[in-house]
Amino acid sequence: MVDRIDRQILALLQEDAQLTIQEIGKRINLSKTPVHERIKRMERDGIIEKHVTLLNKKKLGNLLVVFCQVTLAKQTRDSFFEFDRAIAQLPEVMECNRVSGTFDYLLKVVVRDMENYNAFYQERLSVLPGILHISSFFVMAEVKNTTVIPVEE
Amino acid sequence: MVDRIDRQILALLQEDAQLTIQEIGKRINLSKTPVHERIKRMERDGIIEKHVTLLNKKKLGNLLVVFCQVTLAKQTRDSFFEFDRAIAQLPEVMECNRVSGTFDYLLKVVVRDMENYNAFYQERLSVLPGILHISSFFVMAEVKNTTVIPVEE
DNA sequence: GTTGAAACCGGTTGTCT
DNA sequence: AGACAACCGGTTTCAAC
Repeated sequence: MVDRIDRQILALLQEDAQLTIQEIGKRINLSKTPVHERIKRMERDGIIEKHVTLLNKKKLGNLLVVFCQVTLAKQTRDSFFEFDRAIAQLPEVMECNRVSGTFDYLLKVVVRDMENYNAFYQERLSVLPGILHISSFFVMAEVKNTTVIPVEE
Repeated sequence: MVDRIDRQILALLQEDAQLTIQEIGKRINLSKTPVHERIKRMERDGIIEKHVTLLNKKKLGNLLVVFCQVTLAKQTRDSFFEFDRAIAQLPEVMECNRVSGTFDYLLKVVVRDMENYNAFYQERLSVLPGILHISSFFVMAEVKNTTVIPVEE
């Protein structure tokens, strides 16, 4: 589905989506045409999902990041479905994963400050249907945070 | 530092970095010039960090995502510093946050499959200096995963 | 902040190997 | 599948309002 050259292109684009096609070609020793074709093909196939702008949290006023472990009262299909649907609507929730282990969901939440977190917690999160328990872990330092999925060996 | 119009631009660019300046202008009722100026200013100020390409994990062969809770043997400044430096080198680690609570770090790890995770766990993670304990939680379903930081109220 | 114009550069397409 | 050339669209810069 993706060969070695595709992976090289993906590695570059994941770091910087603004690289020009010629620049990419220069780095992997290829002319514009095949680079262009490969990118278009991977966009059509959905391997390349989209191009986004990343912002600096610190410059936006040192936002508060919180991880929440959520346990539902019932581990049924409908219960999960309800929660999934509700959580997708909350802009403060940047990530939500259903996990194996001692709780059901792990959420990554971003808010402006503790006051906003309290409001989010009380008024938007804990009121969701089927929740039994929530544990919050506050991020003190962001050591690493990349969008780069390793594609090369 | 950023006004209402800046926030509108950031909201759009976070969703799609390929929007043309005129298209952005049309959506927020502004001409090319000021939109261009504001974006350039926010890039200079570092509010806009970079533009990246996001890939589809499923299309890359259904990668395995694992969250790891890591506890260090000693909670000293040097111990943290050593670990921070080491973890930044591992491409499998997409996120690493130092958190408050019953463990020190929460990691988000991406690997191809369980075999690769085992190798990563044994040969690359558990050998890091100062580690006392690691707990792994496997992601069964990615409910939500966005890079969009909420900037509008 | 708006409008309009001009230069430049990269994406895009077609053709050839 | 890759190289080359020509076209077109958007960015970028400028001037004037």
